[in-house]
Amino acid sequence: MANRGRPRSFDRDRALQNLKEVFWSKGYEGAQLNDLTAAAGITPPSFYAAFGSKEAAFREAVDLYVATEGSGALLALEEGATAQASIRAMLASSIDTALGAPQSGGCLLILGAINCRSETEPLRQHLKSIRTNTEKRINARLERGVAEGDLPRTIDTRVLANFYSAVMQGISMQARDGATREDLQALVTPSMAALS
Amino acid sequence: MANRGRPRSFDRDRALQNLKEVFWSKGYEGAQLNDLTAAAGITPPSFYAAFGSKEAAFREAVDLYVATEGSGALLALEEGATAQASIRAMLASSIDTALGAPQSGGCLLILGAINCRSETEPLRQHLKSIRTNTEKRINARLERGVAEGDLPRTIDTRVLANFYSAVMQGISMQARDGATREDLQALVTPSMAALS
DNA sequence: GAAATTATATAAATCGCACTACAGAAAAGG
DNA sequence: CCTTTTCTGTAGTGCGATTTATATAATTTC
Repeated sequence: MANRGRPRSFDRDRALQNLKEVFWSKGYEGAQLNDLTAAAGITPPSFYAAFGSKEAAFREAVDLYVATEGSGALLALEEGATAQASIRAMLASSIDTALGAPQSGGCLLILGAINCRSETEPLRQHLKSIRTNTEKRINARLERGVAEGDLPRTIDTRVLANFYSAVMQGISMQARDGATREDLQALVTPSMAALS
Repeated sequence: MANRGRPRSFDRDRALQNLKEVFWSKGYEGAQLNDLTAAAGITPPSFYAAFGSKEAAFREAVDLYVATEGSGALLALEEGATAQASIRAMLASSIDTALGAPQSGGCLLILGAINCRSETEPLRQHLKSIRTNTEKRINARLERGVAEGDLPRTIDTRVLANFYSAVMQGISMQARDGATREDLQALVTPSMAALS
């Protein structure tokens, strides 16, 4: 019952990678089916047979992004010896990701759906929940830093997690506006002042 | 030769204000003509007779925004006694504006056109040039602060102007995600750490 | 008052875009 | 081989959104 019927003539995984790149550089609504099918090298019927709909394809692309590019910043968070080092590494990773975008820079999870039509609102909420989760991870790392003595007990970890979340959003916006690596890296030092 | 023909049955200035609010809360592409004509209380032909096209209406709405809501942050920049006070006032004003958005929060100049179709790219560039100008104003204020002894000569005003620009973009993104006034105001203190 | 000019309303044209019949092709199962 | 199943390519369909004919109404100018 497994391999019945005509086999698919393209590599679905590679096609999904290409879809992810298009969504990443243009956002959900900015990516039109022409762009998607052209990037994947397939025709519309093949697209729909393989991915169901534009929205379903976007969700899959987001999952893939979270598992690849998106994981860098979170991994960096866990690796630093101190909370400060972890946050710094997270920002560095975030900059790498933002500059690694195919054409226009920035993070798919931040820029993928911002000013969308009402019918796209569920996708926006989905991305928002992922961002909220990231913020919780930052908060947890800061709390650990307090527990381990890296940071004073007087700080408000919630606020600072929110702050670094905002900084990463700012980084994405600037990357989308064409900022260079030097431009973005220069933002790290002033951002870290909040933890000193 | 002035007032020939049937007079307009609505107040163009007030209609433009309403258009501005729709563009502000939904962005250029998120705002559809239905929303615009409904908000202005006019029919499509009247809209086109008065404003020319959706794009032209957006540009006028942006001009109006720059002259009203958008001017607050820049005015605040000039009023502080020290550079630090000016930046703090700018952020406070920016938060006020972001929360003053009709429905979903944030700044029209930051959120109005981000992930747009290629045909909307000129509008995105237009907003970007306004943002660049804001950044120059911030830089000028910081340079003045250095000249007046508020800030040490060792700082890089360009980088810090870029940083506060990114912070304001982050504030807009968080406002769009539903942040409260307390949430946004809490971001000011960590942001100001870069100038201490 | 008649002519010229400009706005309004209804209604539709135009057009881009997500999505899909339909017929043909390539495999597995019998 | 014949049937069944699933994919592919061409060529559209349908829908929504921006934009415009066309006729009519309200003013100014002569």
